[in-house]
Amino acid sequence: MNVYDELESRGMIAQTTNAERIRELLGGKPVTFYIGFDPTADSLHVGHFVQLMVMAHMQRAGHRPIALLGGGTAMIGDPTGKSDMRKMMTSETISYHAECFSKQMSKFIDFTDGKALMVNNADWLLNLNYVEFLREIGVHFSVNRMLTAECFKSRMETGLSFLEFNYMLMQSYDFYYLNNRYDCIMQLGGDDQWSNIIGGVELCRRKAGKEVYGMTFALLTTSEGKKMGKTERGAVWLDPNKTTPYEFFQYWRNIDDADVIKCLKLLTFLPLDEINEMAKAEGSEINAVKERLAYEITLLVHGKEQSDKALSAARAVFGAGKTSDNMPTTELSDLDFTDGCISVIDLLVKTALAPSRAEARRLIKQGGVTVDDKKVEDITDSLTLASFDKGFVLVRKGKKTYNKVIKK
RNA sequence: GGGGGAAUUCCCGAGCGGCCAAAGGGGGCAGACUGUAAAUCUGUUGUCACCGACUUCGGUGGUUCGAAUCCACCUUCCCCCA
Repeated sequence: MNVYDELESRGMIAQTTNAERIRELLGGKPVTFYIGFDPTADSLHVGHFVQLMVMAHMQRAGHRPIALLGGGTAMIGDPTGKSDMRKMMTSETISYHAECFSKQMSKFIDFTDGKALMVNNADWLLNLNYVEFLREIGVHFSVNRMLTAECFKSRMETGLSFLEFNYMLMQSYDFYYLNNRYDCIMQLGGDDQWSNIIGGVELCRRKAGKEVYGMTFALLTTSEGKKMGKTERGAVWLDPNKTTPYEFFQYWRNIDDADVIKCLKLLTFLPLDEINEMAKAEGSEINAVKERLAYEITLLVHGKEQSDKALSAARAVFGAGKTSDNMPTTELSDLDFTDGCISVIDLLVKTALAPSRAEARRLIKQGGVTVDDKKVEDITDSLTLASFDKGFVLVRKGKKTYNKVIKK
């Protein structure tokens, strides 16, 4: 099956410069394409995951991906979708981030034997000569056109610095450069990148007279159009040290009903037939589908062992049993006890279930705290050492947050 | 360069010199209802030794018995003119 059709039927494709031609190309000889990632943090997050899936699908179909790390463009900052200018990052941070990205990507894309390339645009952007660049590249861009581009619209009110205004030129130049150097003829990316991609496509046509292509993919948004992968504590990261496999699993397990099927299509390799079958689930049956989704994604990102663990931990907590080895655990020492007791408030703070004692008090008052399955009724309640005789005490906040406390 | 305006608790956004820990909304958290979902309703949302005390309203000083509210300077941002 043509990858184009595969991507299309999974609902991944958002826009293309020339659907027919692209489909034709992807059905033929290996094509070299690229996707850019700006290293703005020390880990990729789920928002990047769709792009990784696209790369993987394409590679499986025999095409050659170039993962472009935006070490150079990150120095500028993409204004797309940002209401404010980003903090400027030092080049040291950027290159550290780029390194983190590259490690994570290697888990999804096969970079051996030139089956995929990883490049960093810092290599060719940082040493550009300003006047020369303006004369060579800048001439091909119309400010009038750029100002009408979607990606700048949100900034027309709040202001857009000249620095960021240049982002589009940088990205366009990347495409031009990769086209010359690696015969890269296609740029893919999130749908928010459409304007930037078009910029590159046009640059290649005007400057080199070459026909190149662009294609964007559905952004990971909820049925209400909000960005997915954001939680109170920030993004959902692919780095297990930033978002534990269990948290990662739970994120998908708790996803909105309306988004499950879309996520299965976008974020797993499960065959469409199977997904369509699952789409028939109704009511509480959907829970099984969510569990599958969570399992599959965690499997891709963290591997089988971690995914199995997360699954069994989740089942243990929400099912019959009560504990699991994968539950967040806190160790107490004698110092935490006064006269052989520790108050529930202290316990909540100690386990980080509550950020402050005031918050802990509030939780108890509102009936949101359970210790060993018994609701804590009084804010002055405390536990004695004897409570730990069976090895641990299970503290629960609300319905879903647990912490296993053991006494050293 | 000239003129004008703004900076408030996670975000947006009110805030007569005392009654302001600071309206309202969003978001978060908890409770009820459920399917570890959504919607809805309720409560809560600075900290602590929590009937009381303490620290907050861009920064630094000042006026005052008393300041988020007045003054000065500084920083940042926005708007208009050039």
